[in-house]
Amino acid sequence: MARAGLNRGRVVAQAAVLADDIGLERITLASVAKHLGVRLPSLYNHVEGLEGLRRELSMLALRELAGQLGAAAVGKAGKDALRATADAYRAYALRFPGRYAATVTAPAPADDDHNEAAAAVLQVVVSVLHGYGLAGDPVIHAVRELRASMHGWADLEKRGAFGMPHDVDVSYQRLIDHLHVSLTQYADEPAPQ
Amino acid sequence: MARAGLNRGRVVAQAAVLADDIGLERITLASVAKHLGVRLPSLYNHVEGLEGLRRELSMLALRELAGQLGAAAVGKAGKDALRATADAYRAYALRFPGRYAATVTAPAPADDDHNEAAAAVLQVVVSVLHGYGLAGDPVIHAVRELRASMHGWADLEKRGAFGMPHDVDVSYQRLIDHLHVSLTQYADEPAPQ
DNA sequence: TTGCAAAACTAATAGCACTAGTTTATAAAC
DNA sequence: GTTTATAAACTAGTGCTATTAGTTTTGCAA
Repeated sequence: MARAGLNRGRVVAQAAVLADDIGLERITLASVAKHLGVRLPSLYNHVEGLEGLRRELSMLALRELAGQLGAAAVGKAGKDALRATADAYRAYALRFPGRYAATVTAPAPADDDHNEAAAAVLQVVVSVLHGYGLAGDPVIHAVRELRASMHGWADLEKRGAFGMPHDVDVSYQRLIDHLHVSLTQYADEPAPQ
Repeated sequence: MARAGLNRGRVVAQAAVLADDIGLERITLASVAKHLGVRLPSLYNHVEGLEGLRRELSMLALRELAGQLGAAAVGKAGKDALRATADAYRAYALRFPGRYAATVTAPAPADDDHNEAAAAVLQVVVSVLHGYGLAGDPVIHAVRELRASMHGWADLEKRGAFGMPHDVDVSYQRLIDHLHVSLTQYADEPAPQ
């Protein structure tokens, strides 16, 4: 048989397309192989089984997401930066639902590459918070609040959990406005007992 | 063979225990049957395959969650009600991670029973918002903001996405405090253009 | 006591992940 | 140009899963 010219990147890229199409949890090695015109066991030359493919896909998506967020935030500060990154985050989740789902799986503690990819996303958010004058402990709390709000929104909207679709943009804008208010208050307010 | 005395409730209850134990996406009809001391095909007398079991599990969890939230909110109003329901929501997700995951799958539009179970949860949240004097359109936006924040937090914490565990309670308290501020502002503020 | 419906079963099919072992193509070394 | 080593593909086979079809058994009601 002629070689298919496969490599890890092509396998993961095909898996990403498929994940966005049919859902992250439904990708199988069999379907990826079929789309690549190759037999299933051939994939084991490039990824470490289904679990390895999922890990690779998670890293791909985290890097893509970090790139999108960084590009959106560059040259902006304060509320502008917040809105730009939040919009980019939501847009990525909606346009690439399978990849986005892959970004949420927590890396294994000892998996340096995976953790590095996750940290790249975090770094953009931290930069936005620095624009609010936040540093030290409040950054930790603020990051968690931001992540929770943005992820919760993205996950629910992606799943079609918001009944009427027409006002969703307005709702999201309000959420971001409220996050902006919260962030401006973080520096001043004392920690709750 | 003596009859196992199975019924839909026992099958779904076993699936719930298993989902909390090994994760919602990892439950199989085979493992449920094994724990019930029965052969796999016997389950088809009580649930409509794996998909049917997942649906039943989602309804069970939604009803449980609605009960927990309702019990937490009863007799309270305003910030007290918000904090009580938010704490109950978080506690349910952490104590029953598999069931909680099942609550998030959106019901099929034509699935009346499933939609009714989901509406019961929504109803508690709406009641809390009434305590803030919210009605009409702002309720829609506020519900979405609340759900996104609470679900995002629960989902991330459940996945172990928050690095250092010791300050998580404080972070959550701040998130709720900020939601309280947002909700009190909802009635006054005009919709963003 | 008899008969029926529900609840369990066995058997069989098809799809999946994964492993072992084999062939083949490519590219480097001679 | 030939040889050789390596990597990339393959076939074959195992064990798990969901699902369906058809069969036996049980318990209750007539």
